[in-house]
Amino acid sequence: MNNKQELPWDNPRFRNWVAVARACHVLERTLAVKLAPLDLKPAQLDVLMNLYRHPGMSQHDLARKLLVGRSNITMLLPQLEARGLLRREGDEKDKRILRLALTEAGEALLMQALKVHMALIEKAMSQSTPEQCDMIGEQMRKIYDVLNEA
Amino acid sequence: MNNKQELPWDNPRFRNWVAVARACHVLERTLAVKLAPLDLKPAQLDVLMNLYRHPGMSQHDLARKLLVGRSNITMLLPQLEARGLLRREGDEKDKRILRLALTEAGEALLMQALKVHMALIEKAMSQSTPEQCDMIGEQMRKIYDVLNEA
DNA sequence: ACATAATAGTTCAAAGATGAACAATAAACA
DNA sequence: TGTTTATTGTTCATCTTTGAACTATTATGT
Repeated sequence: MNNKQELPWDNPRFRNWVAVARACHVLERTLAVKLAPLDLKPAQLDVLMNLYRHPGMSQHDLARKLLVGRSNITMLLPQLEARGLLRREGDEKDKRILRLALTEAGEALLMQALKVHMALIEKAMSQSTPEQCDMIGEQMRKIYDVLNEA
Repeated sequence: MNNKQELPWDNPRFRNWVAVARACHVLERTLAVKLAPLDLKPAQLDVLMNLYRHPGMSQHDLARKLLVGRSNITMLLPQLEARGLLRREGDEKDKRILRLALTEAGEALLMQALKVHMALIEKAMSQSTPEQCDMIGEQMRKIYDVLNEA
């Protein structure tokens, strides 16, 4: 009998997940480099993307979407607001809430950044067939759900 | 004709990659919580894992494996060394290089942490068939290669 | 051999992220 | 209504991560 537990590296699930994490990491780093000319960081792009898709969302909602603390949002937004990329307006009914929305400039910059992001993802995912790609997305959404509930 | 570019959210590759990134993010956060009782952070676990698999590697090699800067390693190692989890010994032939290796205590703690890590990955990946899981790993390794060369 | 390049690791200042404590506001409920 | 509890956003101290500049050492090229 073995007095050592089975090593994770012998486990396909482990090895394959490590590959996922590494791919994510390297894509994020590459994105940071490619976004530098726009003076935008990945975290800031995430903000702009979410505000484009969900205009009027609160900082709390944004933090939850980005899987990040509220204080992080508080630190992140003033930079973007000062650059005129987004607006923060107090909610009429609930004075605690600040409603967020992109400005024209913010939307314009987002479109530029999305070209960069899109090109990078195309480059990365172009090696998978559409079926493989969809399957990957499907599995990943399951993982997200399972880890976020329990 | 459209005066707007095709929106990335209409593109399956984009949406599916976003799912990958989100799954990675939430798994990393969950791992951080589960490792807390061992007083270990994900980044530190990465160090221990790499030293276990590649004993004698240099700090430079470790930084490249982890996709982080060399200075990050310099800041990270003394904590682990002070806890008696690893050793740093100067290379005989090349006096610039420090060779890294786990101690017994480091290996013991790694084994505990791996149980936690493994359980989390099992939970996440258990929803995929072995074939799906292998395919995901395969595609992710391709992505890593493509982004790291060019 | 000698000058120049490259490499390994460190230092340091700046930027980012985190969580606990806090103020203002709203909701729940007695 | 009045009191308690929850929620939103901010502040602040702390920890991480990063990249540029630096030292020491080795490699390269003439």
